[in-house]
Amino acid sequence: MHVMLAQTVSPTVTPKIPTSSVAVSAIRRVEKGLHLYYEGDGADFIYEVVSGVLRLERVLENGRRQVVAFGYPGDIVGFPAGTRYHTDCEVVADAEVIVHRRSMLDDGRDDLRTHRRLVAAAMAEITGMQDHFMLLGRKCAQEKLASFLMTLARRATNGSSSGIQIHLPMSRGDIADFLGLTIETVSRQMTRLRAQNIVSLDGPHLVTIHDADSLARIADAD
Amino acid sequence: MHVMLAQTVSPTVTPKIPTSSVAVSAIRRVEKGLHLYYEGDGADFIYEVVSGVLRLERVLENGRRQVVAFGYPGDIVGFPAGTRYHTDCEVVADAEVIVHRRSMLDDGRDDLRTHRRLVAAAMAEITGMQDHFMLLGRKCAQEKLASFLMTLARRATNGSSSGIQIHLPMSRGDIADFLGLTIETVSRQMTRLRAQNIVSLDGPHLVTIHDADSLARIADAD
DNA sequence: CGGTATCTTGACAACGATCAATGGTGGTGG
DNA sequence: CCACCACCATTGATCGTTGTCAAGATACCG
Repeated sequence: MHVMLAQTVSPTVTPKIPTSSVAVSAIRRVEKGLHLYYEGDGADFIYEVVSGVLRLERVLENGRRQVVAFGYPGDIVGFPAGTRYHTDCEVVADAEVIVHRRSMLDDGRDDLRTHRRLVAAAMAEITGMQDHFMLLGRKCAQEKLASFLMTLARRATNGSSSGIQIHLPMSRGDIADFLGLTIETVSRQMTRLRAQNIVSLDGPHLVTIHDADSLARIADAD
Repeated sequence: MHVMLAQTVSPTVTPKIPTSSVAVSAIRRVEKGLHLYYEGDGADFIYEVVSGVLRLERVLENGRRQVVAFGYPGDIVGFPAGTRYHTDCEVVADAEVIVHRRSMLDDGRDDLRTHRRLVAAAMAEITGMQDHFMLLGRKCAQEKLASFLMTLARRATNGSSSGIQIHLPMSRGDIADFLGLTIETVSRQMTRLRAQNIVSLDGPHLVTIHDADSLARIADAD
């Protein structure tokens, strides 16, 4: 079924690298285009993003695709459905990930701190997904794109500020399939934000936010 | 902010009731219209649905609402965002819930079995939400309603079968806000399914599925 | 039995999808 | 180093599904 399965990483090849406070299972560099896992694979590992960007997606037989999430530094991906993964996971921008064993989720016997961090990450994941429901079900195209950009902007800078640049390593198609839109609509809405002088583009993958207040106002749809 | 906060249940009033294998914190009967909690409340408890139906929702200031999930028997609701709830939770059909302390999520010290069940439920929740993303972002109105009915039908009967009746305790508005549609569109699609002799209605809240195969085919959109 | 909520149905408008063409960018080989 | 090519993004024109507004029918509750 998954033709490229052979390319899936074997996380154990990298030796264990202990860090400051937590006993880390392993760290692994993965490059753009590689799949960390496919839907249906045995979910032996949970990945903590250190750098780079991942893309989690589900694909229907008829080709329709939904990007479930982008994995940015600090995010944890690979939460299992039973013993299997329930999405595909592809590297969108060269990344480093910490590889945890799935059994870390069962209990804190080996490493209570990590166990709790994973459980907390799962709670945060649920919270974030609930917000994304609102976006998918109840926001119009312009609000969707504005929300997306604001979310990325807030992750990049702790204090919200205009004038910041954000890099979009993913394609327009990825963004469209994340927001429940088409490529064309994403492109048009981006053009519209540009026409309003809220953002400017330096190539399709580099966005400068000039008016974060307006962007936030559009995103939250007052 | 939450005017009706006084109506929120205090789960501790019911004495502890131990069951077969698990040390249960408490069981509580709650009736239709009651709110188990509101967004922003301190998330001291996690609820396991035994009977009845709950509704989890988020509301935007401008009144737009997204129903995040319906809680059916076996479901676990109230996963916290930090120390607070991130949705409102209202009882849609008189229910019994088992009340677990939130600290059950932290580790398995007191009750490993329950801790693991809660973590497993969180994983199942994430999986289910990923499926719902596909519905919200990539399915048309007819597919959305068919998916919704099929999901309920599958929960009601283990073996998929035509001819089963399903009770919809929630309003059309609840369904609409769950599927990212309007009341009118839900109603029209229901009428369409009726016209195709796939379902029949006996009042707005009682649906009989006559042709589960067709319904499933529409839902999965081949 | 009556009143009110909710649900259904209808007419119309609008937003986003689709189809199609153009423009831009990055990579490769001459 | 430049030219070509393939892929991706943008723009334009049109269509269709769903939302909106409005009226009528049905169900629910006192």
